[in-house]
Amino acid sequence: MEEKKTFYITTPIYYPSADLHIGHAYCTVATDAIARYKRQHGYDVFFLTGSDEHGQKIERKAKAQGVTPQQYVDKIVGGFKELWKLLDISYDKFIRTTDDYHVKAVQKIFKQLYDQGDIYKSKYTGHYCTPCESFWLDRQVEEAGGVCPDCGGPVELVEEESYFFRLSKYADRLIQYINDNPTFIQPVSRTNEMLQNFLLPGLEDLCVSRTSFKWGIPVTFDEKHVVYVWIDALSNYITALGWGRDDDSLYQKYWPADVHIVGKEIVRFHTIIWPIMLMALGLPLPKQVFGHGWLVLDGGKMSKSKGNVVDPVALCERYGVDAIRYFLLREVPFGSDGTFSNEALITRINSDLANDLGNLLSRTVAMIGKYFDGMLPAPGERTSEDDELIALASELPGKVDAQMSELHIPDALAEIWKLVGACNKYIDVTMPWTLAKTDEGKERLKSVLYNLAECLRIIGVLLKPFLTATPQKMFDQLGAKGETTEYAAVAWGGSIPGTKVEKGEALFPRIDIPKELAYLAEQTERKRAAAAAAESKEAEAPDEDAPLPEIEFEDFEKIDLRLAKVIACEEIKRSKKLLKLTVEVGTETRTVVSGIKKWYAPEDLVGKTVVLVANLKPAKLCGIESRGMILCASDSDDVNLSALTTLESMESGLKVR
RNA sequence: CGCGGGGUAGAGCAGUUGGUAGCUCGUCGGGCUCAUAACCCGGAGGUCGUAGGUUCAAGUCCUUCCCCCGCAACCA
Repeated sequence: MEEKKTFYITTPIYYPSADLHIGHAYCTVATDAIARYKRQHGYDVFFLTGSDEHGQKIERKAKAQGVTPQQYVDKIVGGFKELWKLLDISYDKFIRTTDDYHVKAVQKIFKQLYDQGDIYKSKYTGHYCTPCESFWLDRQVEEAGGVCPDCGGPVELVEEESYFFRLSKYADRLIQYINDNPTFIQPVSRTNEMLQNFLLPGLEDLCVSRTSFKWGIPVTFDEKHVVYVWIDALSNYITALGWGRDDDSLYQKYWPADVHIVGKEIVRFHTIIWPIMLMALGLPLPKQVFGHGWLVLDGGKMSKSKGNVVDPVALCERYGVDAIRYFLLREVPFGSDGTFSNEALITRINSDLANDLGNLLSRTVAMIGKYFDGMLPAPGERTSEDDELIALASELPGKVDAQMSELHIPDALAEIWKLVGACNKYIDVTMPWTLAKTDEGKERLKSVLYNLAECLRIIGVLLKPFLTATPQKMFDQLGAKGETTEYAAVAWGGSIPGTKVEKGEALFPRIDIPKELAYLAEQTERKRAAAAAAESKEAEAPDEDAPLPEIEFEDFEKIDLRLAKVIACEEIKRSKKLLKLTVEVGTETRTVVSGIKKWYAPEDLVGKTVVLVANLKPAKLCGIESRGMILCASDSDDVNLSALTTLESMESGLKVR
């Protein structure tokens, strides 16, 4: 027997710092549909998903909950698996980066790269923030304005050693690869983005270890260090297949991956860092990285306080798994974003699933029951109407293939729905209820109903990769069994006359939209209220509002606050936030950059007296050296902001104390 | 002038190499009664962001400007 073509497809490994939301579900359902589609077409598919479990954030979350990191991730990852089960995700393997084989393989990779000189140890000075227990690079602190990028507090200068990966060494080869393989990055528009933004300007070497936290894979030859996310997480795609182990048969069989499905936000890592890692290891690169768009929430970003977090579990419970799968697969266009709203969801379910497909099955099956006692009649002579319908049904598999070969899932579904629509129209044109009234008509009716049943069977077969329970429900009502429900029998004429057809429950009950929306609004309100209550109870005040620890007077004395008069001010064109101010401090003139473009036009500030932190270490912002910082009051959302000034007019240069 | 994407009917989107502006939902009207008050047909509704230009002809090519969204950079 001929060996099966293989197909290796992956989702990203998700980070268990919180439960998964609808966006993760979207990505995984899409990947699942492709995997099922390929299996249906005879490929030997390996479908990988998993979880990326290390890092500082997990360490902290676990600490906050008073459990070990392992206990913490075990719990959340359990939730991942439940969700995938609920959504009928047909993954072949679930990798956890805490799995022992993965840990060993990562260590092996790290060592190998180190031994061959692609990873080197380097020292640099950095900054440590004690409250955050975080280590920051020079650049990061500089960007944050000399304070901790996370909490905005002071940082200490420390010396830190770290391992670096020579990305730069392989940049040219990667550019070559991308140019030689125009379909490597999908959609192609992202290719340009990667080249223009990152590859062509030149790559910096990448920091691939950390000493600032422990929850990670230890570097075998230097125990202070743990492997940072890049090598730890990205390598999962080969370690899951057993790369570097005695038995690497899966790796031999499936690598290189046919496609990595990833969100557009991580295309960069998968098309730059990951390929370069593989090059350094001397391994083949994945054939394609597909960056899908996002499911954007209608009413702004999801947040607990708004009560609009979209929980896939709740949706599945209310509308059914296939309805949710269908919506996700149909609503987000290839390569760009789609919108999620309750209304869009319900409308989709009603019009496509209930009205078009469900009702088509219902009326077809009902008529076969009514006019032929539930026995599928044999077709007679074909009319031109029949020919048209049959042609459409016969061409459909090819059309679906054409779309799926480009991973255009929504378009593939749209093709299938064209046949659904054609069937509904066919009923209208042939008027079975009229045919049933005469003997002659009844002969004709046999063909009509057979053709409809046959279309529905084909639709069911083609729908199998996308909807997991619905096709079987259709087959049950149509009486289709065994081989006739397989893809091999997708060609016209597979339905067997004489089959017992039996009406069943509605495939997708129609939803009363106004009622449902009212119900959902109420739910949202309830969640919002609950979140608000929880928030006030927990007193889990945002960092910013939390009172800072007491300081000594001498600490305060370290800050040299001065009045400064703005004598000139201009926008920094290349920045969205920054204004460049020229201020007079007594006899001195200096340049200060401030991120207040959003609130002030340059002319608003000229002539005003503001409060300046005069002895703040200078920092470069957008290439301009800023000497000092203007004090402003603002609320936590930065909706309102006001620069500080004095009640009476005062000379510049005066000390503020 | 950082990179990229986008601005087309009330909403969400298509519009290939320039040649009478389409689809889905909604809306209005009609038809049908097999069906999940579903289905089918038709109408209304767009100066295709703006201002110019090329052309016999531009949503489609070129240029100006204005908005929106990602990414990058940055709220000292």
